[in-house]
Amino acid sequence: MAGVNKVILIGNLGKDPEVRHLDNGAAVANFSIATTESYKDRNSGERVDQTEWHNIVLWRGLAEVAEKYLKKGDSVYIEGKLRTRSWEKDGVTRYTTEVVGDQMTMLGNKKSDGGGQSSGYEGNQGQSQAAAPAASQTPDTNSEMDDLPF
Amino acid sequence: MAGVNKVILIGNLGKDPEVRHLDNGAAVANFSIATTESYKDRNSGERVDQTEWHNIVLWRGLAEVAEKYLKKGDSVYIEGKLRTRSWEKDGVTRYTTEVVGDQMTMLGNKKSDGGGQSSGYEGNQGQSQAAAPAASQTPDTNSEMDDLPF
Amino acid sequence: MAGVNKVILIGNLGKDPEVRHLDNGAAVANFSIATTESYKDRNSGERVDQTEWHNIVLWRGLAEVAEKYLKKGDSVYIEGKLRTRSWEKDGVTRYTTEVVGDQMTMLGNKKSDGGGQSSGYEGNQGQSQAAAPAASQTPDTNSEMDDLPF
Amino acid sequence: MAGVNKVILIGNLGKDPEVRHLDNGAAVANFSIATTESYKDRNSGERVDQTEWHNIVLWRGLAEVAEKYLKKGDSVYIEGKLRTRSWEKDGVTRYTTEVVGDQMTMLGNKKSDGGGQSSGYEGNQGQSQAAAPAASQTPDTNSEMDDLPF
DNA sequence: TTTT
DNA sequence: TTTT
Repeated sequence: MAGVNKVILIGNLGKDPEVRHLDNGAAVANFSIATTESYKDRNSGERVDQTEWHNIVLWRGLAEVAEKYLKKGDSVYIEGKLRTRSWEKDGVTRYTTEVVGDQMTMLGNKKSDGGGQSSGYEGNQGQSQAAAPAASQTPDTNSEMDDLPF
Repeated sequence: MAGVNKVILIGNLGKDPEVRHLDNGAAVANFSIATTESYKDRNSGERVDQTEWHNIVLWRGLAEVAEKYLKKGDSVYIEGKLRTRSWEKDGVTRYTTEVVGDQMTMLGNKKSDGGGQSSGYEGNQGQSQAAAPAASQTPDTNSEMDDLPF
Repeated sequence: MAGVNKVILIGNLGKDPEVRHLDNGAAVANFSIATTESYKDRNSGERVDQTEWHNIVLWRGLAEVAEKYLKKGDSVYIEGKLRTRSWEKDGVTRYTTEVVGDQMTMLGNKKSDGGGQSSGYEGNQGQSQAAAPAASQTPDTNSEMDDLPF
Repeated sequence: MAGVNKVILIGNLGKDPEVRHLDNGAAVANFSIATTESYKDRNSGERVDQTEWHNIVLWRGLAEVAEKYLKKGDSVYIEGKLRTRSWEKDGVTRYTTEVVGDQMTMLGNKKSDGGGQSSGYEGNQGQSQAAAPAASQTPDTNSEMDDLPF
């Protein structure tokens, strides 16, 4: 069935990434980023900031890059897809929607002396290999993912 | 401040849209669309379809277009932003992530004799007005949204 | 370093794709698609259609899919990147900007009895393999591209 | 008919923007941004950077923001659409493809003390008004565009 | 929980 | 013409 499921975000990390390493060696990073939208309230005329939080999941190479280079407050570009998971708690089914990233570009942080893209990293774009081997999520580096649930 | 929150989906409606009309006249449409991703399982080598469901919210003109023209099974392009709402039920806080659409293009349905883009509709693109007045979500048609929560 | 170069198009083919097969076996497809934007002229109040043509280039598996399944008039979703080539003609340097596609989803044609996504094909999305082997542009199927200029 | 024409770029300005002010008061900014893709050459195994240049056009409020805040070397997020113009020179028809931006987010520059999003600006997102009046390109602020060719 |  |  023809389908497109794409998310593009630029936001700031609320905390440092949490990275787990699975038994098979695969790394998984979880963190949240905030995107803020500014608009003028139609009644008061005052400026309002509305912040949205997004749960990001990165696998393997991208998770390792996040572990090494991303920290609280950093600005990052994430491209990926939406995935909603369900889980039970106290007999109640709950749902969590996450963005599973397949591209990432670091956009710098406010404390660095150089700022901007000085700490830039970019995941695989299109059909090319990223320079950092660990950063690729293309199939040929994913032999370890066989027993992952997706 | 710097933030981007963008979602791009092409999928099929699971049911007809549910459209409510608020007291102030604004229409709100809710429906889900499925995006299906096909991949070959790395162990079995078999083809697997993974379907993801997305909750779509449309306001005003786009909601009215959805009410008139979209129905179960139709294929549609939706562009919008992620928004996570929280709500209480049985003393438990739950979260729902939705895609608030600001662009829509109908891509046809499999039963029409014409199919494809014959029933095409397109929301406002860039700075232009859509031909159908009801389909615009640009600010100048939104004076009725003053008391909406966003 | 930090860079993003992404194009997302939904449009109709102006002609059947032209597909060449290089000596090394790689296929290359070229075709144009039209995207039409409707807006109301601010002076006359009349509806105006503005059509934009985009030069699409597909390589290898996607080119073969295009050769087999795409034809004049078909609607297609293309995701890719911008690339501007320069070439000489009569001593004048000319430039052509193309969209090099890495994802494609067929959206049907208006003449098919089924229309819509019945003829759907989807390139590789994220880290998964497309079902049709020929349709993948992931690195592990690209050993033949070694002597291509990108 | 149904069409989508969307470009998303993150890159660095090659020079300061050139901004013209039309007789009717509308501002137009032109500048180029570079996006660089890194990949490992399949033969030599060496890392290669491929840079692509994109011609950006901004109108009205976004042009004024560019004039005030963007300069050579800055990193910027641009969202817009592709437009190809033709023009005559020495009896030869030439074509130029540009990205007409409708969203912009400044991502900082390497020399700022704060870097990152300190100089952040964001155009209108979705249906909200940007806080800076000059930054909006929504129709209700575009009465001056009546005699522009698009 | 971030950022401006 | 930028950036890392």
